[in-house]
Amino acid sequence: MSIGNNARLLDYVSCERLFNPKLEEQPVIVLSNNDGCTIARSNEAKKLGIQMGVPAFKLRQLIQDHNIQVYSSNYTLYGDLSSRVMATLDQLAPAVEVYSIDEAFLDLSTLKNHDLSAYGQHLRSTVHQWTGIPVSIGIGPTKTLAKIANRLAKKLSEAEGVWNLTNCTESLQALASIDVEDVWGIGRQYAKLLRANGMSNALQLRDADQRWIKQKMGVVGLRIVLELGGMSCIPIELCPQPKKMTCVSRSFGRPVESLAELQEAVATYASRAAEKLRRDGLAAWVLTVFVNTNRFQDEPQYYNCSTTYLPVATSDTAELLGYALRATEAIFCAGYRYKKAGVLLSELVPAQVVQANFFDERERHRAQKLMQVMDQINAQMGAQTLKFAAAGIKQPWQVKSERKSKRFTTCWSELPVAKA
DNA sequence: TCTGGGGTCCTAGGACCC
DNA sequence: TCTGGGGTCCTAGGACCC
Repeated sequence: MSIGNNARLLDYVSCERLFNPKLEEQPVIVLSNNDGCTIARSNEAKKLGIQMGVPAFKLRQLIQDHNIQVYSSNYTLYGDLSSRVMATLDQLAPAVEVYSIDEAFLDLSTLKNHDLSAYGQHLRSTVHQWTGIPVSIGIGPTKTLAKIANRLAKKLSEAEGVWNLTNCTESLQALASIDVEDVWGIGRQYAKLLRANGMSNALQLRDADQRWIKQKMGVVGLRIVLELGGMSCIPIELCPQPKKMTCVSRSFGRPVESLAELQEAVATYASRAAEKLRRDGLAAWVLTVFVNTNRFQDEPQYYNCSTTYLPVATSDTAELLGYALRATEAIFCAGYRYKKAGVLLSELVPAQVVQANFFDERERHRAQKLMQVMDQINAQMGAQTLKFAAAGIKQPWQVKSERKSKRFTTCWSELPVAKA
């Protein structure tokens, strides 16, 4: 039996509170990029009825009335705290799959004879002591059940925070208490289908007719049902799979109408995408640029993309920039108010195995060295210290991020100050 | 005025092969 | 009545995740 132990490692509000204790017991929300939607809420904010994903502008009155503390998302901070928590788990647990910035699965199958609930408590208190981050832990015989246990754990009081679903008799009740759309893998469409067919909670889904599920929801649906029944179908993956594509895209802080500004933005995203490739030791064969207007506005709409197959797979910013700028020009259409653009790099391969094209005349070795130096400087002096002029200086289209906390743990000039 | 960003997996259908 | 059978590769689109 493999025991998945799913930990919701940090929520963004906890990260903000860690460096700003005044936020304890206050309603706090964290907004998505561009200060768009709500992506994290403190319990106090939930009690005020704030839903996940609600656009911030719809909350203005509520924010004012209840003095809700609002933060722009600070991924530099959250990412750093996340890696501290993951490092702690690595020391304490037999095997860890880092599932996302805020979740991990632990393989506890080697601890069969232990008291798993007590082990969970030990994990929790150690992580809290070492990193200051409160985590909730769900334990179950499959990943899907561990996720459900985690959801139940989150509702517990601060003092508890661990839910163990390995005991069969209790789990019936627990499963019946979980809405079907809250099961991992059941999104809006499947939830609608299931509810229309009389299945509204996790227990009913577990006991569904498997042939019907397979027919309507494919093998993905069948796996969910089996996992709910305790049969593990989604293994723990200890080595991260190599990425197949990488994408950098952003909504603009304000509409963009000129080709020059659009190209600045695309150049910025292409540079960032190239950095990601180099960080992962990858190179791309294919580059796609896309642009679109604001679908929420009642105005002329436009979407287009342009895909370039590169002569040789590359992670060289200068080279990718050239193709990206040309692609942008090709799809730019005057007279529209652009809201978003993005750069997608695909057909990724390990950089070392890239073979040069016989007719290729670029000086790849020199370009590589230049990129190394650039990455080093930006790592030491801060992102975008050194960048290509094509990315622009003032960047008036930049995303909004008006209420961001400081980079307390990753930037010397923004360290928290202790008062005597 | 104001509505996120970055991913993966699966399936169906078409083209093509012997 | 009955229209070959089996395979691969590619793509677009759908669904989901955090």
